[in-house]
Amino acid sequence: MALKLYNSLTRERETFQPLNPPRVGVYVCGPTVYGHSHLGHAKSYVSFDTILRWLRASGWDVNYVQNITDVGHLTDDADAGEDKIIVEARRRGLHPMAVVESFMRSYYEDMDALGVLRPDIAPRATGHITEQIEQIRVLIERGHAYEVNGSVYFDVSSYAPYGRLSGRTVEELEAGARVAVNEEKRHPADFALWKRAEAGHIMRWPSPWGAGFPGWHIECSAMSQKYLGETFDIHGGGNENKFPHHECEIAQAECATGRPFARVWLHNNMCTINGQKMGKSLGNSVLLKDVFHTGRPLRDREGALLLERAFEPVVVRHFILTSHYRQPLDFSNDALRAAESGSYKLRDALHELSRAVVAKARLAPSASPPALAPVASDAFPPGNAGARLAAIAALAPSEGLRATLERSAERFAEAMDEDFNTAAAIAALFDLARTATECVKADAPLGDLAAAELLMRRLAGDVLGFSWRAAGGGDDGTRDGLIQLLVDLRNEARQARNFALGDQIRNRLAALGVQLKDGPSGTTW
RNA sequence: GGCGGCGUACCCAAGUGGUCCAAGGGAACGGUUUGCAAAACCGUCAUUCGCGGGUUCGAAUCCCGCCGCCGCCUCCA
Repeated sequence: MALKLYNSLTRERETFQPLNPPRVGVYVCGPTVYGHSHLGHAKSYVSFDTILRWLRASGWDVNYVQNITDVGHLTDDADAGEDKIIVEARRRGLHPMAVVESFMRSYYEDMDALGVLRPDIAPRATGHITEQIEQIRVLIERGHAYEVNGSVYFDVSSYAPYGRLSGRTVEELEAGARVAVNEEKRHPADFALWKRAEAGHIMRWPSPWGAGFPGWHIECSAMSQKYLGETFDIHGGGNENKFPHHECEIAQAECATGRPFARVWLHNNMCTINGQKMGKSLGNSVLLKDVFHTGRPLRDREGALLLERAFEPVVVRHFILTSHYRQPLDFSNDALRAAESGSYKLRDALHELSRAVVAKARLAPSASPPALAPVASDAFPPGNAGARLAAIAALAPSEGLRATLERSAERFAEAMDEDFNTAAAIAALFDLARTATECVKADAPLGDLAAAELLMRRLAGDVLGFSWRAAGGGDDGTRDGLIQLLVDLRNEARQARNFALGDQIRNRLAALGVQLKDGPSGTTW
């Protein structure tokens, strides 16, 4: 079983084979930090995070680079308009770098909440001006770029494959150009590598062509190659950046080195809300901070309901992963509510399973559960996640359960290996949850429960990145003790048939977010 | 105008030639359990995959036409 992924560059599903196994280099276009992150960022980065997690679960030694764009991203096309960050800085009366700092922190805060793992290297464009200047210099030297009045443009005619990724030709671009042609450019499709800084432009650096700032595309070419090499395995990004951003990246990088750039391109699709494109200008942009924390209904400019209340980050993550990363995804209040129910079903199943394991282990402290023996990850060659997951399933002592767990692990791995089919993987996870609940109900032996728990945590937690706010029984001993006290009092009241008091305790705990469940073996929450 | 994609049950959403007369979740309904709930469990819920043709022994899956929706082509994850 090997990973197959859809390569946007070849438009085919290919078997993944790293350039220098077991090492895998991945670059994903990061955000331009001029505002808080919205649902679109969540879709993109949750998708790529899950892809990263799966590569790692497969045993690859992944080096993950994701940039922070903090200069050069203009409000219009690549060669006109203002820098987005400068615009925001002026609006807030701050230095551009202060804007960058605050939104960068905001971005990581939201991503952390979503369970998106931080990149191994998070290079900032402003920290790599030298590298960008150097690459531009090489491009001029090799005849792929030209300088005009202190700005440098890439000569599109010098790179024949330009347009391959996005399926366009230079002629088409010219014909369909809606942008006013910049007089400095030789060809309308040429794009800026370096822009002359006009007087008063705050973000400026010295260069061989005078004071200026880098174009938006050059940072990704320069930084990805700096940290991953001239040719590397995977480049990811949003669909909307195929053209011009990624097309330009390829042109710059390949012309500068004369060697192939990224071997595989992964593009995730965009999201809509209530069936409409989401955008600042449309007034229906939903910020993640609003989703996670809003205490009141969120409406768009016209007053239509976007969200009736807050949803915790894991619910957003769950919803995103129930569809495929290359499919568009439509957010809506109803969809999130449905995802929430489903997500909590998984959470509760895992929670019950963990409790059962703890309870069993307490009863038989001497019996060391075989399932807790770790599975050595270096026992498998890289590139086969299925074998690793199956090994966890194989820890179950009972033959019947072992077979069931192995089937779940296999289904999950097959799904993920098919171009990261998280929707099908989640389906397998739901089946595993059902198995887990059955084990708990059937009072299965400790080893079985522990194996099921280990597998479920691996799939739900490590691979899919689900982490619930109140998951795993809580680590706050005082809080749990107090709740248990109330539960005991309530059960005494119930035994005395004082249901009014019992219900009152239950209702007031529910109001505090603690839901009691009366089962045959006692009350849980 | 050019490029790309989508249309699967009440809703979300997998599946891209046979093992699919179609996963999984949500909602709904019936049942078990319960003091009542909640949760859990069992069952029901697309003879059908936008529409019409065609290819094939066989199609949701391939081809043609039509209808509808969306994205990109200017910044956007």
